[in-house]
Amino acid sequence: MKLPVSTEWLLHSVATLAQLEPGTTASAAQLAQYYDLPAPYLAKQLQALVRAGLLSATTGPRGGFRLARQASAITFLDIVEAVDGAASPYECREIRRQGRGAFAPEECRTPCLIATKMAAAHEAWRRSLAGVSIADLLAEIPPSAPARTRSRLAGTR
Amino acid sequence: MKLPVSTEWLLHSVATLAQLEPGTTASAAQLAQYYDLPAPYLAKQLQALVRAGLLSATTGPRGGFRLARQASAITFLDIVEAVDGAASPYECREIRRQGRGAFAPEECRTPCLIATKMAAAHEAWRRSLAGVSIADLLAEIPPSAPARTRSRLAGTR
DNA sequence: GTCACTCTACTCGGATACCTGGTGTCCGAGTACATCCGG
DNA sequence: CCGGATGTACTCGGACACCAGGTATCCGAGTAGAGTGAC
Repeated sequence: MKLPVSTEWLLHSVATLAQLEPGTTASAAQLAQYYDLPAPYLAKQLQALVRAGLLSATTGPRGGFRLARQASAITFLDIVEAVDGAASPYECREIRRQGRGAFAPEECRTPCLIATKMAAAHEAWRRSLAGVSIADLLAEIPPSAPARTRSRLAGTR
Repeated sequence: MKLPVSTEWLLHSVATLAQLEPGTTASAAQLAQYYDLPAPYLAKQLQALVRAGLLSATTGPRGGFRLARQASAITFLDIVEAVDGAASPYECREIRRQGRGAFAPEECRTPCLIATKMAAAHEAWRRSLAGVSIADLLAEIPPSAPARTRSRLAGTR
């Protein structure tokens, strides 16, 4: 069970974008240099966040990415599920209905107990991630950080 | 983020083994036929549970697998981490220290905030799984089920 | 009848190929800005 | 000096190879039990 490495990149990138002044953008190349990441692949993954409606992208000079909604309305769960999908890591294939020990259809009215327990754990995980927004994250960093971030981002432009 | 398919097999297999009468065993071939699974691969995965100390295996005729400890002392988390490892799905590679926006070592005294949030979610997931034992699972099935399971398992022997 | 030995058949255990999905890269389409020219 | 058209450079967006890890399989080592023969 592994999340893509790009999950870390995107969480940090979104946190960085949230520190921009409203109306400004940062390009994929800027973000890539800021974290020393492969620019093309980062760009590809940022597109996933655009498709999910978390970011909006503008092309052309001075273009780039910016948050599509307020930082308080973007949770960790939104980002993780945008890049990795919302499927549960545990997939019940109903093996209880197969083989010599197969249960009859009428015995499977209630969902598989094991799948239920695994789903509960996944839900606990999702709830924990949904409880943290990007705004919550920014509230925990020093007040001087955003200015520094903007300054270092602009270095390349 | 996907758990191996064999996770489902092993959870069901352990639940099945827990329904055996004390002192008896079930072979990998029996379990494979019981659920219509590829026997060699199931055997390989059962070994992972043996290495983790959850099952004990005996070779030779009438050999097979049995629980290495009481069903109440085997949790879902034990099984999942035995087959998939205990590592968190989110791996912090400290990208905050790289690139143009790199933080100095003395600024990284506190752990990465993002990694902290992700670790909390993983801990919530682990706690949920650790709260369910195989004994808890068996307490929710009909009292007649174990006899039926033993009967159908023995069919091949 | 009892004991020891042998033999068999069955079990686990680890080493070996295959294939899906994340990783990494590239080039093309589109657009906002700056420039240049004419009025 | 001002307006418009043009060109340019920069941006995102999607399509194409590469490689690790789970999936699937096989054969070999070891052992418990049954059978057999001698005493």
